[in-house]
Amino acid sequence: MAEYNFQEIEKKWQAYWCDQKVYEVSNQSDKPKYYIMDMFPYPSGAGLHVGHPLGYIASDIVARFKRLKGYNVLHPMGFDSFGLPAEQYAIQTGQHPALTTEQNINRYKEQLKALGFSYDWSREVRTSDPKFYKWTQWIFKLIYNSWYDNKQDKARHIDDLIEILEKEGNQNIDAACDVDTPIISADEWNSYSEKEQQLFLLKYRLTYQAETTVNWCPALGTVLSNDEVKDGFSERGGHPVVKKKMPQWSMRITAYADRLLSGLDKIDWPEPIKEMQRNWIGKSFGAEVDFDVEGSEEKIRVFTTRIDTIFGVSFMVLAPESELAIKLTTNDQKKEVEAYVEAAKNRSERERMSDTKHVSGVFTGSYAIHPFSGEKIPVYIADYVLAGYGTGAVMAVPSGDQRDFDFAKKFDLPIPVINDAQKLTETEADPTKEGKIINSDFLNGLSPEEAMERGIQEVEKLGIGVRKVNYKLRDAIFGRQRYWGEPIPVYYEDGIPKLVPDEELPLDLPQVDEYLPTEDGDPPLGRAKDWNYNGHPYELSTMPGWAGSSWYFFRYMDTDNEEEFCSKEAMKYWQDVDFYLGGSEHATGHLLYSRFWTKFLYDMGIIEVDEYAKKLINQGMIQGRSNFAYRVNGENKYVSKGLKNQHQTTPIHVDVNIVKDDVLDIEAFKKSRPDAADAEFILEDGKYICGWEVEKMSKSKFNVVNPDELVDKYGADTLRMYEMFLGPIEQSKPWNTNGIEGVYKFLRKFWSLFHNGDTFSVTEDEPTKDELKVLHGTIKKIAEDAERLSLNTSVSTFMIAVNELSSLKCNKRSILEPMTIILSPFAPHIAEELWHLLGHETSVVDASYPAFEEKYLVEDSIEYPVSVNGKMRAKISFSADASKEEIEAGALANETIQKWMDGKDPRKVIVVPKKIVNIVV
RNA sequence: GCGGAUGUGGCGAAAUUGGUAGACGCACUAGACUUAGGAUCUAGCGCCGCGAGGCAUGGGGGUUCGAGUCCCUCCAUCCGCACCA
Repeated sequence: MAEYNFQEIEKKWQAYWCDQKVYEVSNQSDKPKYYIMDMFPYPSGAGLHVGHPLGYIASDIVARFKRLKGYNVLHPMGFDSFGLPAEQYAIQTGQHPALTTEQNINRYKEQLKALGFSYDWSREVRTSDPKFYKWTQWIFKLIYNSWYDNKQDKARHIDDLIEILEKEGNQNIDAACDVDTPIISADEWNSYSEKEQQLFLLKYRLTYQAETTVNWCPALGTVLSNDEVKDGFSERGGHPVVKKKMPQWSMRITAYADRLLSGLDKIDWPEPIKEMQRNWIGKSFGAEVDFDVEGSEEKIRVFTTRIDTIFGVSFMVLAPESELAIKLTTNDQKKEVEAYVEAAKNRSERERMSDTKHVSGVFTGSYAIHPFSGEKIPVYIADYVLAGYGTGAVMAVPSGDQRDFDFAKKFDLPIPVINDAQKLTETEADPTKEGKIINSDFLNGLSPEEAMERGIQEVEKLGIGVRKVNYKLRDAIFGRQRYWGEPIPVYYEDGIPKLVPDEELPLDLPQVDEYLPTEDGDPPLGRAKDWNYNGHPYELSTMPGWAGSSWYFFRYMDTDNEEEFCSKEAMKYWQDVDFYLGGSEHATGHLLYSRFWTKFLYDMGIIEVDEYAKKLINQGMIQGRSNFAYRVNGENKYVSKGLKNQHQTTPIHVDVNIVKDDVLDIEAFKKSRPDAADAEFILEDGKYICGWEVEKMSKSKFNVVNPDELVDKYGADTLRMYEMFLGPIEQSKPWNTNGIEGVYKFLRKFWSLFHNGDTFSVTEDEPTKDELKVLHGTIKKIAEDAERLSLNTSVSTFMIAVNELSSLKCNKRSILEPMTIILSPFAPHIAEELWHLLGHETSVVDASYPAFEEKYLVEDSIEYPVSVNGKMRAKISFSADASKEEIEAGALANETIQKWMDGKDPRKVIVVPKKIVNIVV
């Protein structure tokens, strides 16, 4: 075999790796561990497109490098196989989602295997596999049986809480619980019926059932989480979403708000992701203050971060959804208020959003009493106040808050100035934290910061307020009215939820005749026959998509364990993920929930870490690059891009697979579009040039590029290297196949270094100095680049090296063998082939990484440190082959730097010799 | 509006701590070898200029002997959040 026959080579070694179980990894090893993982994909029906493997290739390269460096590498893959698309498809076709999911997974695996990834497939997980979701259900039970003790700042077993309740009630308990939890005594608790006790415990459980306002999507017949709703429409399918009150399973993620926030400081994740999580958690410090209402027993409780501005309050605002709003409405105002509340309820989120400029509100007719000045303050209702944040009520300070300001202007309310640095205009408030407080009684003369502290002390002293930390984060709704998800392991006895015992797990997803809600509006599981536990009905909703993905990374450590979700030994050895790679779109979804579950499992003493991924990298998204042909309006004529301005044209999407380097294959185009069969083509330079635009990669835009075709045409090794060559891994960019030839050429050139004509031939000669220099330089640079994940420059480095070795006509084993090893992470198939041709019996994967063997460490530059004025230091580096004259010139540079320190510019004094690589000061 | 990121040839991009800007690849041009080439090899390729030389890293300003890199400001594009009190 003389030609680089990638098809034969790739097929051969993929089979070998599989047969020899080369990538299977043991939980017992003397080597240091390295756990590197990709975010597992949802296996969609469309198969992998060329954007998916970007991150997989990068992680595979790192995994292979770590193996070469002597690590025991865990590099698994699995499938996030529960999800809405399979269910939608099932609704349309009646085909069981398990079946389509299985087919899709098989297709995915085939595509992944064709790319030569070094996954340990024996550890594959699928979230929809009962053997897997058995443990998802088990974790659910664990969370249900827990409560969060704020004093110990950790989750504890619910039995501990029951014990405390029996002894002393809940007066000394500081726990994460429902806001309406009453204080009860031990006697009260002990006098409760079992049902009452269970209902009371639900207020503390970390999984609880409560009446919540949810995003209900009538078209999908299901509840969606906030992050599945975009602009009032479902993220998938784009159906309208409305607010609705329903009893729902929720998880008390808010209990962990603070730890989720502080944990960010100890993990090496991209700053934008951390920032997004911080914003999502939204911690703010302030105070809760109660305002009395004139002629009423009710109090208005507000949350404020700026209690220093309390004397600037000239009105109060309640959210339209707030119950207080109705209670405080006087008879005079009733009609108006009801109309406003009704209107606010019916406005979709989208309407409310597009309408941020209009200030609206209505007066309740009631007045609050200012706690310090005793003044009467009118109480309004307005939809700029959100029921779900803080207390659903604000003390309005128009001089310091733009929204309050706008409202005051509209309703002609006073705008008291309370800070001597405030500069108000006709249209703008000034929220300054500079200056001194004025017009504020006991706060006068203080800085805003001091006034905040003093204000809080004062309200606490009067017993009308309390220091308070507030979070934007809400509890996570956990139930979905869907079929294709994990059944929640709960049944109901007398209306009380009870857990399905461990030995009954997994609670398998039952068969149903249709995947739609029942006539009564129950979820699809309501159609299942005998869906009960000893006659007690099972829960009908299923778990959300994030359940399985919140812990799957632990399952890879001990995938087949049927006794435990992961053995202690496996956990102890693998600990956590060293390197996690995936898209940033999961910033406030999966990446937050999985941290939450990790912290919970840590509290339970089940795992050893409270953050599961030390380092995270986000790969960029690959967008589509659409091609266009320009049809002349009203004629059956297509005009090349450069000439289109001479005509009135309409751009038409052209399948990118019949375009090469933006030149259209006219014959293929005619075949693909019958209406263009007789069309005339106006060419430039004998070619038809297409225009292009960046769009989302999708079938409808004819811009989907499939990896299979490129693997067929160029081979997996070329595709792997080309995807890396495209640019930095984190960067989003449009896919562009132009240029893949360059990488293909490189691999052929590398191949031909080992061949003399048609025969494999390397010599055992000693390498020359030049050859060694190329090799060492390459090893050094590749090692550095791989370390900082600069894989695009790595590919360039290889290309330069091969060009140099090629012009040196180098065919020596001593050079080509280590080159093969360091190339193997990038292009494993060709490396494996050459490795065996070089006479090795075992896989190149087992080779040692030459950069760490001393014989390969050779200085390629010499550095001379220079001290100037006894203080500053300069370093002059020479390339290793610099001549004596050049070094002397460097000495001159040294001298000159000293002169420059007296104010002279070295560049003007000397000519820096070429062999001086660098002067660093 | 708030937060984050990015801006360098015809294109994808390099430049790791401030030190010869444009490595490497694509496309393009010329040449060689060929019956042929969608193979291979050699050379050229930021812009202006015949030239010496000048101008160039989104615009403007600053720090520095020296700025793609640091600071200020403005502009553009992308992403995330969106009335968060």
